[in-house]
Amino acid sequence: MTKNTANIIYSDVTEQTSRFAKALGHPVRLAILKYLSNQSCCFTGDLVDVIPLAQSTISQHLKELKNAGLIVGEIELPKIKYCIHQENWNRAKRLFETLFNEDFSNISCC
Amino acid sequence: MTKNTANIIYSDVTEQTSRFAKALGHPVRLAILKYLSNQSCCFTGDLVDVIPLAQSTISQHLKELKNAGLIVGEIELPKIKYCIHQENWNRAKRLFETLFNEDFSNISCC
DNA sequence: TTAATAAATCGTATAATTACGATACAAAAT
DNA sequence: ATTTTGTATCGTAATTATACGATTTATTAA
Repeated sequence: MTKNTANIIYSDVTEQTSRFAKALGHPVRLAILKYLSNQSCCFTGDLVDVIPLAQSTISQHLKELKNAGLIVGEIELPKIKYCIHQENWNRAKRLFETLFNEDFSNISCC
Repeated sequence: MTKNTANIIYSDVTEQTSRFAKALGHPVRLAILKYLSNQSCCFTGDLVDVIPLAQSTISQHLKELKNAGLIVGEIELPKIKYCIHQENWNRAKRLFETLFNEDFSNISCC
């Protein structure tokens, strides 16, 4: 029953969905996105006041959201303005819609 | 600028959304859910044939999906039948709808 | 020029995740 | 009674994530 770690290839949809989901998989990052959505953009400085974590930790979470493509940082010195990445956000929205519309409600055995 | 690790309290919605997102944040788990959705329920045995990972690894992923509440395992000896947890799946669906309907498209600065 | 501010990055510690093989266990088949 | 089958769990290794304080960098304000 030995199975290789074989670099499994997933569909782009699966890859991308899981990448987004992973980025959304931490309450601090959801809080950041929520905060961003309530501002018409915001600065990381604000986040440090709002979220009781070290600045470096928040910066790290911002980086992950950036890497996942969910936010972008525009330099607007002396601050960096973080915004939702509209296009990718909409993409994520569609991907999750697709995921949840694989309607499971017709499953009979449960 | 010292911040405590202070056990931050998040809203139930944030907690629950991040928990679901985390569970969805791995391609294998998405593949499992997809496979489950295409059967009218399935057995872990099938999954081992379909996904090139060790049985123990798949079992571990099933456990995480179970812990997140996204699937349930019904004993139907000699196998265990895994199914989507309808109620929680719908809950997840609603939570992600809520998340993505915090409409960010009115943000002007990006 | 110097100090202050915003943010990133570095180094590090700890914890969680992912994967494996081996083992255990319960029920079914032989 | 023994073997087979499906599944979980254990032990372990490697990787990734989370968090911190300290440092660095760039720019603005004094």
